Amino acid sequence: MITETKINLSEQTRERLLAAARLVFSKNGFQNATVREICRHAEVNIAAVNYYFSSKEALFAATLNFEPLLALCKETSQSPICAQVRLLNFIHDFLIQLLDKKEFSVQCQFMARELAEPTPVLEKIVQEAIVPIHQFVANLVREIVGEQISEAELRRCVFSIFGQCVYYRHGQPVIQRLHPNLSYDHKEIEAIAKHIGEFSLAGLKQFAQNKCP
Amino acid sequence: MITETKINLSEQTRERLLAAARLVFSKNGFQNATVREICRHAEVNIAAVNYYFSSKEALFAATLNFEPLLALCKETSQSPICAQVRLLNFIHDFLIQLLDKKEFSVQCQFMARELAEPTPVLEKIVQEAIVPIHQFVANLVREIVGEQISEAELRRCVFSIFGQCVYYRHGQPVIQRLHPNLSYDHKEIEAIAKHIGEFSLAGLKQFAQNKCP
DNA sequence: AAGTGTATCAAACGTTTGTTTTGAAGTAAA
DNA sequence: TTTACTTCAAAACAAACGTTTGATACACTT
Repeated sequence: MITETKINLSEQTRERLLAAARLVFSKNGFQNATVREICRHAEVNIAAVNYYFSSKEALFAATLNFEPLLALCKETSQSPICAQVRLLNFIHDFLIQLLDKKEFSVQCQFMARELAEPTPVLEKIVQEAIVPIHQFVANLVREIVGEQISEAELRRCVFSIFGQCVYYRHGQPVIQRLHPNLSYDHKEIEAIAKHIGEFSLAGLKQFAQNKCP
Repeated sequence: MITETKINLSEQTRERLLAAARLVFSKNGFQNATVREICRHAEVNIAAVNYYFSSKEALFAATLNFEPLLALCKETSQSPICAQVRLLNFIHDFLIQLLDKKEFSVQCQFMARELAEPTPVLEKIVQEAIVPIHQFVANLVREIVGEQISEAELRRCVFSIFGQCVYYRHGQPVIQRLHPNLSYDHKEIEAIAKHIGEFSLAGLKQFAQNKCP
């Protein structure tokens, strides 16, 4: 009994540390986040980071969770609905992962962070999350526009879609100053998703040889 | 005569410092760039930064030069050619400023940097460069699609265009790992500009009420 | 010739960073 | 009770950062 309590307590510290790390890392990025702030937020001692995770970098790696992102790739891949709608759904869900603070998507926001400021963990992130998700969208695009598209054009189409989405998170410091009244509530996210979806489908249409009715 | 030599020499150190700062800042961003690396690169003493610029932050501010960016807004604004072509030209020139290393555009790359990692100078950058350039593209878009477009939709169109462009610079660490053989030579930049231009025009077309022949 | 101001330098300053050590407190086993 | 182990907090650690200092050399003025 007492052992279990002890374990629960130590697990609690570990979990509190993980939760605080996710928060601080996603707010400040890897470099700017400090171990002290994480520990202060988790209300544990500074040494706990190295005790439980042996290093700041390992703690960062431990906070990574690609499941929500990878789930976006799986759920619609075998669907009977046409590729256009599946792309719209993906953009919508991806934006929610990226922008909605009510989602437990804080982990996903690392990706956007890492784009600008590479850390030693970037390689893992690219291989385990970004490659699959880019491949997924590439397959969707190819399904929409047909097989005759070149590799280079296909790549640029995928970049155009991701570029539009990521800009809202990546450019937030600027957007906030450009449009101080703009906040990413659920309604706004829906509108953004609708816009990017239609904008991209129109952009893709010129490459298409066969269209979805 | 001897005074001039002295002045020239001291001006040389100041200029070398500025050049090195531009290089290091654009490579590592403000936070990750160190005064020591800048001085080592400029082959001057560490104290020179504070002697000539009084602080690292002031040195950073001194390296900013918005003229190449603002020039993009001016040169085509009074042109007789239609808005679609002017938008294509802008995207092309903007991408060259953003991606071409042969351009003296290193200064422009700060902007993309700052998006992710705000520094105290961000406010100045937004007000003096990003606001005008966004406004310029917003005017182009409004000219293309007509006056009936809502403010929110207009804003999202502008974001879509900038998002596509900036992604190539901002996502470079990731893109490099996704496609190791891809490099931004002049030919590739032309292709990217062509793609983003056509992609965006197609996206805008659905909002348009009057079209350019 | 003595004095003035500027440019440069090596060295050190005070912080802040991630990490490590030390030891106290509590629990489980002998 | 004694022994061994886990948990964790305070303190100390080495390294790196931006910045400051005081000395030195030089060109110029008076």
